[in-house]
Amino acid sequence: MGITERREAEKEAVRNKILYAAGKILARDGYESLSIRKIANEIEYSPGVIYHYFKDKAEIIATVVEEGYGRILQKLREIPVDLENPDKSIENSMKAYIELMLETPEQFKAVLLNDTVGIADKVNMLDEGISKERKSIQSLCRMIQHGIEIGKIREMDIELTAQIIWTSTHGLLSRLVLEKRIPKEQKERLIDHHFNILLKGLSK
Amino acid sequence: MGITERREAEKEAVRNKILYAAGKILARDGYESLSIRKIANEIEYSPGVIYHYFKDKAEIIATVVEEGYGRILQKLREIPVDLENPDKSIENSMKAYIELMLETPEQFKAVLLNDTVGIADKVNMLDEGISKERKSIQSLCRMIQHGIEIGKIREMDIELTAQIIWTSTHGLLSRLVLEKRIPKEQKERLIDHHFNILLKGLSK
DNA sequence: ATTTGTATTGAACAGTGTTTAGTTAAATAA
DNA sequence: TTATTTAACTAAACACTGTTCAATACAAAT
Repeated sequence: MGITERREAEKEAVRNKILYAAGKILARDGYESLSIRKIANEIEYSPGVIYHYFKDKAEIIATVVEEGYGRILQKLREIPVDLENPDKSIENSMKAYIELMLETPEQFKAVLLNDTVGIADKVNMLDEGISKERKSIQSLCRMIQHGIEIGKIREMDIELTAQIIWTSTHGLLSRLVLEKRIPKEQKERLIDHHFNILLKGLSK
Repeated sequence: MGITERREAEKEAVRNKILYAAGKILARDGYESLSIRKIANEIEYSPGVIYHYFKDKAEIIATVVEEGYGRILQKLREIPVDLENPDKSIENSMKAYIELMLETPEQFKAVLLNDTVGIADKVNMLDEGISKERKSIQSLCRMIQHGIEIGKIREMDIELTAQIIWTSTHGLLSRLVLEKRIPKEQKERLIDHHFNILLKGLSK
């Protein structure tokens, strides 16, 4: 069974080459100028071959973004949770999320632009029964829960609250990513004020 | 001078036909499938003629969205302001904004998707010295200011606060527009909880 | 050595935004 | 009135795009 194994590894290798090239182009040239022919050129294959590995362009983007986004959410989960100050933990997590997303803005744009069909379907849907984003939301939920228990956060629907933290922070992030030429100082002021209002909104 | 006047009116008419067709296609077929040739076909002209009236496709989209967005912001400004309850006024305004945007989701997508270069440049930049969005932000600013004066809103940077209200609500809106198949009931719960947290965050 | 199966190619199809040479018609000047 | 200028418009072309598909090359199995 060594032969089919190797062949499968070769196939996997080409698949990864495609994904790597796509990610490279995405970061280098931007979302708008990512094309099948550019990927084919980059990996030195003919354009047609890509369709033996992926259904269509959307699937490639979805996979690339899923992986990159997955890594971000993974890092997010590695941030230590301060049980004494769940409010500060929420702020730290979401600030880290913002910073990680700002490191790969083209990826964030791809998340935003892709109709949420290809991507959010992949990101939100089950991965080992539960998606990575859901895991992050759940992590947020635990912080909120704990905050309520120790009386630092007022009683409210936990899941709903986590979603509002998520969406409102995404709104801020959109502005930071899409709107060019905001001075760095102003960006920081926006981020700080966002959490100022948000945490006050959660507090008792 | 009746001749040049008429010719200018004719030119304006064709220009408006292009914009009308673009808006129609945008609403009917969606942002992704809006093309120059489709516009040309709709108005029964050759594709090339469009470039006598607009620099490029982005300018058409920017103009269409600018007008539609302008109408929304206009309606927003017509909403009466309750001086007794500036917090309720903020909520009402932003809720109306959400509802108006959900009426023309493809337009909102175009705002989101267009890199903010073509559009936010147009929307944010001066229109009679000050942009429509800035006017809406200013209207928000006045509510916040009044809220602070009568002691219903805690003291904080007014402009910054208005921007956070705007961005966080935009984040919620993105989710409502892009994410399909959210039950109407869940949408309302999200909206209510968003303003629940936001207004608490503003309060003293 | 021949068959089988699959990875790969390159051309083709239908579409995109944009440019441009050439036509047409109308407004102005002689 | 005739000639000239100006502007609108067309059709074709260019350089792309995603996607499909018949033909091919090539490694593995018989």
